[in-house]
Amino acid sequence: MTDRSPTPPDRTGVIRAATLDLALEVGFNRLSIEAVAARAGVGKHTIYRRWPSKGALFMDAVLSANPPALEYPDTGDIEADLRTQVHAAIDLVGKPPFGPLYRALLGEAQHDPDIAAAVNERFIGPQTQRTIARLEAARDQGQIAEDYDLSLAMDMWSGPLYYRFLVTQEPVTHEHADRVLAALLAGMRPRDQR
Amino acid sequence: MTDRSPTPPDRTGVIRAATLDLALEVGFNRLSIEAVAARAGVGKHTIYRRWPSKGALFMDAVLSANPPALEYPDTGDIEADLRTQVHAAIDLVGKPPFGPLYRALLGEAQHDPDIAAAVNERFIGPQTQRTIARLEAARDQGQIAEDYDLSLAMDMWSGPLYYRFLVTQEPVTHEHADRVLAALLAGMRPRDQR
DNA sequence: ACTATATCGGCACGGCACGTGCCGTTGCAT
DNA sequence: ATGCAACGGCACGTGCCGTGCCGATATAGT
Repeated sequence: MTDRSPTPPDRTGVIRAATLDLALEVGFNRLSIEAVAARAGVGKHTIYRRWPSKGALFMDAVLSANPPALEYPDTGDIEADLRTQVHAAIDLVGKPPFGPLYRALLGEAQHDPDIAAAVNERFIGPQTQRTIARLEAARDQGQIAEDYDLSLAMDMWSGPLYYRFLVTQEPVTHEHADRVLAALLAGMRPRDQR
Repeated sequence: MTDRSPTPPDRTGVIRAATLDLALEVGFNRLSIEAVAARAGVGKHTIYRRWPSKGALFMDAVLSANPPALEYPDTGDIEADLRTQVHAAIDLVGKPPFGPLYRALLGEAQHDPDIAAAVNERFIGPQTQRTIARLEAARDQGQIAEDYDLSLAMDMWSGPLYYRFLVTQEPVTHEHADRVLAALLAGMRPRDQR
């Protein structure tokens, strides 16, 4: 058995940390692999051996940053639970360090399909599944109409928030999310509850 | 009268065209001002004199491309009119040449606040105003509840489509937009019509 | 008609980051 | 003890950056 030593000098982690440091300091556009190598105290090969490009390195660094998981509570009240979760998400994404990093990551995803795919696989997809699972529970409890398409609901719930974040770049506030949520749920309840 | 010659060599236009050509060929990341200058048959100074950066040049080139204006008809049926307009928008943005250019532009807007501001001022803002104007007309005709916040409606209408376009990068189809529209309007109608 | 001024294409420059070699070293696995 | 893979450091050629200078051209003012 090739038992790996318990504390291998974790170059990968050091490089990821240096990448995020520098990205926050100078922005993605001015981020260079040379500077990352210097900051991390590492040869360039050690970076190129692990990631094929600056974009891939940055994507991996951001997605490995392990922000607090955006889980949903289940108190039995779908509106309250979605609100609780989205407030946490807004607090995370709306300010440094994660906010600007995540914005830059989604920006780069527009230029590189591989990055877009990775972001969806590693972050958006799991988050979508959690959301839909919570919506399904609400539907089973009769808080959402039986025939409502939950993947459509997902688009209509996340969409307006990302629209503000990425397109108009107005601040995404708790209040804004609350208003979107109220309007959305108004159209989702079973007919006899409207 | 400073009568300009009948055919002034329109460097600005030539440079914009070369920029879009090259951007479609190699993508924004590999676009270089040197290549644009060569393609346009122009000195680099002539570009730097007009635009401060590659991003600014690209932004201006895309936004000056004058796609067919995405106007709203007013047949008196808000759902039909929004559908007509969004189908045209989807056909425009969903495929080359405008689709990839617009995606790259919004990507770059995540790295450069100036570009984000310009996109909003020159494209998103006017489009928002047209949409809200059409929604106001519908509200005046009693098709939308009096107290519905139309700027919220704007976020909830554009958001899910941009979410697909920029985040999940699933294809934005007419059918998807139709379903969003139907769900959205279900929550917007005056109460006695629900 | 003559001249001043602005803009132009072309060329060259120093600087930076790219991505890839090579070299000598380190440290784990046999 | 030996083999081997990964390492840090260094150097290289390449591409593009943004700027300066040149001579040519065309317009505007006198």
